[in-house]
Amino acid sequence: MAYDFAAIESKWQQRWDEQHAYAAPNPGDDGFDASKPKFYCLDMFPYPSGVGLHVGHPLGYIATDVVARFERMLGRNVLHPMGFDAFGLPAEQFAIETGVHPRVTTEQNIANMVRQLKRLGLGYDWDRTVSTTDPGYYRWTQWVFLQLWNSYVDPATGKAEPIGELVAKLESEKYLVGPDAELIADYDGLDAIEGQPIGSRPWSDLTQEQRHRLLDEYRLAYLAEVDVNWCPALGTVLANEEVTADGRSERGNHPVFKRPLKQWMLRITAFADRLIDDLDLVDWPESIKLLQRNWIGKSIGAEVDFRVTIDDPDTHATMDTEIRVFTTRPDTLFGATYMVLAPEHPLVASITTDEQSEAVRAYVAEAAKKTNVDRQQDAKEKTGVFTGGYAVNPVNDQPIPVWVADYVMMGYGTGAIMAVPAHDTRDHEFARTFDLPITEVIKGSIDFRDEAYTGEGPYTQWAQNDEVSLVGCTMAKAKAKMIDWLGTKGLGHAKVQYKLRDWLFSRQRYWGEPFPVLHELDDAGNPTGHVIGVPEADLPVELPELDDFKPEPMDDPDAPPRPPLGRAPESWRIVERDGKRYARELNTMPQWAGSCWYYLRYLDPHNDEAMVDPATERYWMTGDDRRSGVDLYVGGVEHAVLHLLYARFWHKVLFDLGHVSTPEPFGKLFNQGYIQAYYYEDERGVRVPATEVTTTDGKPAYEAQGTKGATFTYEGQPVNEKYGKMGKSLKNAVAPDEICEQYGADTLRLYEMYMGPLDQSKPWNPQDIVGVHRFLQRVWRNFVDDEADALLVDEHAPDEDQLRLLHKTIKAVTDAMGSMSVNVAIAKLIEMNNAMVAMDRLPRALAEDFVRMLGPLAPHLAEELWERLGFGFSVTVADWPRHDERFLVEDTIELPVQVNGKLRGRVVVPADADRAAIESSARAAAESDEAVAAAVTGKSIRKVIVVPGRLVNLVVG
RNA sequence: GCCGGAGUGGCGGAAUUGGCAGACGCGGCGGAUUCAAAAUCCGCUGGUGGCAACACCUUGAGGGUUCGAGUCCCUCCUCCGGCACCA
Repeated sequence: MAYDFAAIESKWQQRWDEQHAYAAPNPGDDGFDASKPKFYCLDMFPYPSGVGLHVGHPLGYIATDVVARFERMLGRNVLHPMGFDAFGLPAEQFAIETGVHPRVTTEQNIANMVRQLKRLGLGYDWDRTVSTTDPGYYRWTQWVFLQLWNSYVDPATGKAEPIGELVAKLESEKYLVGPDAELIADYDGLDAIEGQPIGSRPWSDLTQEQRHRLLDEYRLAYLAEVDVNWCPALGTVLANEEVTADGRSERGNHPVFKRPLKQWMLRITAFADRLIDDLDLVDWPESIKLLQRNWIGKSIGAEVDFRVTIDDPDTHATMDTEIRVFTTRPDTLFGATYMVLAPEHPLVASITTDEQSEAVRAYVAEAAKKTNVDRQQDAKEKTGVFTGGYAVNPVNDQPIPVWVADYVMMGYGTGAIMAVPAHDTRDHEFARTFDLPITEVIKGSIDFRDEAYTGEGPYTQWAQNDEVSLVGCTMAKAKAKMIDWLGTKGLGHAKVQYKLRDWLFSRQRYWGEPFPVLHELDDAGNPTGHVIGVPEADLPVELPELDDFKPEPMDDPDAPPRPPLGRAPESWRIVERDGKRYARELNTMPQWAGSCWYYLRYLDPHNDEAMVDPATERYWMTGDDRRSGVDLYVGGVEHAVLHLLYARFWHKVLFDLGHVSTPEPFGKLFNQGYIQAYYYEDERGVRVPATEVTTTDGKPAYEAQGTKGATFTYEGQPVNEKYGKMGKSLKNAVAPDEICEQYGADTLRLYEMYMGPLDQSKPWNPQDIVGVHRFLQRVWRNFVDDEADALLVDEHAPDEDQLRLLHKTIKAVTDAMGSMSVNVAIAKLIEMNNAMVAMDRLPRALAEDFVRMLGPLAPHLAEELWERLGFGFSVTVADWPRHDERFLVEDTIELPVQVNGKLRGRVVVPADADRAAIESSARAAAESDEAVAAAVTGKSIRKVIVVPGRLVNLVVG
């Protein structure tokens, strides 16, 4: 019997299952050891898709499994759970394809994935698994939603508080209500009549209806009529994050249109600053932090009002109004020579003169027809039309023309800009296209007539008026000076602007969490516009059973959405409460809802009383000597601005409300790379199954993949080789089951870890798998005499060299594992094993520690050898070996001797030799060593560089 | 266009952060074993020149700093990812 991986692996997988080997007790549970520090190791949980896993999926899972096992052996309480993000489009799509209810297919898919994961020997605590579609789970998703709905962000503290606090502050008149529903706390400095700021009112003056609406203005979850991304083909709206740059749905690649719809929104923008600032608290890749910062897109600048004369649309009387713009460059205000309104800007119609009205109307209509896609594609050429109207530049009283152009977006800032062609590239392009004046207010290194100068520089004579001058200022100073001046004149003020929008939170889908809210109906059965939350005791609001759960795709982008829950029985849709009738919300939550907080439910998954027990949460999410939150979170970069931003937002709300104890959920984030693979396309560009492609001379494709000049065929036809992320769509997926069948799970694990650095993408190469498989076989043969079924391990003490080998390896492997350089750790173990081949019987000390180190990487083989070494269950709870420095020091070392930086020879010196000793032996070598002597002959040694322990360099000349 | 990241043998990748470039694995070549093959074991394997010892070259290209550069600095090229008229 050789190394029978199939028997060994199923034996140990069964044992781990039966013994709950990876169950992590909570504080207070049996077997909980409070003396150990915690380690919370988390994977981004998968969608249980119907096709199961390919070998790319478990890359991150294997990595966390290795780390989790390593940390456990180092003596930590390790929590390593796994669950399923089963709501949402993929699961529903799969269910639609197969015609089976998503609950059924989801359960099947989960079962299949659990089987696949267990087969890889992944040490998850399966007692803690969750599925977002389980009513026992989404009950708490709905509960978190109610927390959001019942909270607001207090403008004074920037923190979420229960909405009741706001009511209390309004009742006690700590806040008054301003004309735009703003909360006014500071009475001083405001013009006031009889002690009340003008236009503001106390809470007591508001009607019931007004109070209701005011609170809705502040809730973190609110209904609003907003321009949404409507995807008729999917029959649903999408979040900004779910729409690609070219204006199509990320899923399915269907066109997306902007249209106003009343939808649930989450007020993530209230957390924009904290979402930026708190990135400093976490250990994440800088690139991901940057992506989030860019996505939030904070710009500091000013809002400025430009006076303009318009025709009142009702009375046709001429009147003055203002166009408000946002700018990051108030210092260039003197150079504003025209203005631009977005085509959707409300003032466009009234500002347009009669002569221009035809042209403007045509332009606006044209712009409205364009989808995001068109607007993107047309971005290269500037278009626009003059309104005929003029505004007044407030700094120099110059009349400036007002244009309409689609390079200004209604969705950002105020939908209007002041154009400074001398110092803004887009404005410059536009000014050149339409021959508009360009005024240089900063002297740059380039001619302002050719190109906009956006850098720092001296302000020109134009940058001043009678009251304020920017001449001689730095840019920062100039900005501050202008904002100051605008403020005193009542023309503008400092303003912070974000790209981040509030999060569109409803979908016209069946397979999602129902909203725990009710819409009040009047006697005629029409909604009154009032919403109440479902009491916590009545949660969950379960999804009704529907025979037809399909969304309704629509050809007409203007047709109203028809959510599938509208087809639920009236008994579900209509609720009576306190003699009033209410309609349930028919939209469902988006896919991201369940994944925003799942890491908290793992901590206490069976708790019926609370989302998570507070003491349990505190233990796993805080550690006195460790970073707060999850200790290691591993997943793909694709979630950089979706899941990772949403989850941080929810976490902060829960933090403010006192439900969690850390400001950030994920202390350390690691992005694994993708497994890439070659794929093949025929002449029409159609992808063909990669496994069936051969080289032109009939060899398997992988033997020549990536080689220059190689040619490939599929069914006799030539195909082109390409390279991309492994997956179904490229027809280059490899199933882990196949590899487990052929080589075993340990081999697959080891191969994926050995491919290269975890954070890099790298190609799947079937040829390389045999390398690590041979290593495991060699380990087996080193340890076990198959003939005699006996262990080749003796009790004899290891000699000096063997100890040196052992401790050198322990140090190297421990260091490598600690820095997640698993590929290097494996290389060191291979080296040690190769050295052990020469020993005919292994000294026990080496054998034991080798098996310990193998444990996290190849747990099945390690368990088997551990048992044969006579230990009890299991190597997963064995101690990680520690190296002993004494065995690392050598008596003598060989130092390279360089001459002018080139290696010429070597000298052997005592390990503790000092500089002088090393120098003199190097000088001696310059006489005795042929190569060194040859290099220095005829020259004199000018200088000797000695780096003790590393090398010596003779500088000659 | 802007912002990130990366370029090391035929391939995947090492290199204690400025100190022996190419660890380890794959592939290739040669040998042992075998009737033969698989498996296994041993040896060689960056390039060029040379019978050879050896010499020279070599970390995308070019320049610089340094006794010494894959590593630091400047310029450029290529690939990958993100954002994209964000005022």
